[in-house]
Amino acid sequence: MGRQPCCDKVGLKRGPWTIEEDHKLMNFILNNGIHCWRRVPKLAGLLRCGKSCRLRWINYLRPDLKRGGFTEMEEVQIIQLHSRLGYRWSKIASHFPGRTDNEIKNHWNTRIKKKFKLLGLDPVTQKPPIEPKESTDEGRNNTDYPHTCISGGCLQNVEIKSMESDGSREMTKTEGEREEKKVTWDETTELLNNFEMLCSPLELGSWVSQGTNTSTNSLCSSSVSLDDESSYVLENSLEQWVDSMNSILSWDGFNPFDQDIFFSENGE
DNA sequence: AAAACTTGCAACCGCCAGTTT
DNA sequence: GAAACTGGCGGTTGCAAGTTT
Repeated sequence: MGRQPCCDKVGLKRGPWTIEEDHKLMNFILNNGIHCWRRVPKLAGLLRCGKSCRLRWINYLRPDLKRGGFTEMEEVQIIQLHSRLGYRWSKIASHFPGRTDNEIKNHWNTRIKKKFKLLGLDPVTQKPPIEPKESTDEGRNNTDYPHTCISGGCLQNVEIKSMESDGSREMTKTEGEREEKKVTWDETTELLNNFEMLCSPLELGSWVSQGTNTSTNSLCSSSVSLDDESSYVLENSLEQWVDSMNSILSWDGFNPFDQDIFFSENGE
């Protein structure tokens, strides 16, 4: 009945991947492609579970990964998409060729969220956190953040439960409910305008430093379409990958990828 | 120079929807 | 139709590297 389990976790290796493991996994996938993750570790000679192999491939080894930090434009797009899609990182990542959902999620949690916090904004609602009436100390209400009183009611109709509520799973469920309440394009653009206005005077590094002509105009032009750079990355991803991997994975005894092998056998 | 603290990211965990038997 | 499995997703964690004290 049913199928065999993905893996019994007995005797499987965990933790950071070694160069040798990367080597094995890449060689296997390059030569055989991906048909069934459950069988990959066994066939590739790895003491990992299929899930782990899949994750390693998707987040680190796959050819079309775009390495390096996020550009300002990408960051603005992430915020914009997050306001529309919520915490559906894979959906957000699908708008960024070469970026993984994990990468975007990490970037959100470590950078963007922090920036919102610095501005005294709730990362989820992008509005000042609503505090109980009793807590008059600091006087944190909307009037203290004139720029964030988004006129026209941006996010006004969006009932979003506070991120601070403990129980991440509960939060996940509210995401599903939230997704029906979409923020309109104009609202999002307005939100970004306000956000930039807040960022500029605070001199938060180079973030959103391109001025108002950056986000508003370019973002309105199309719905998060690929910019020239992204298209270029997509087209040349394989070549770039080969180059980048050559430099990254330069361990002894490992022959850098033969491009012919990859392009011919992987069918990409 | 060393300890304490912070940050960033890779990897794991558990859940879920869809698929297979 | 039910049970079991797979692949994928999002949240969380552990740890190395960097920074501050």
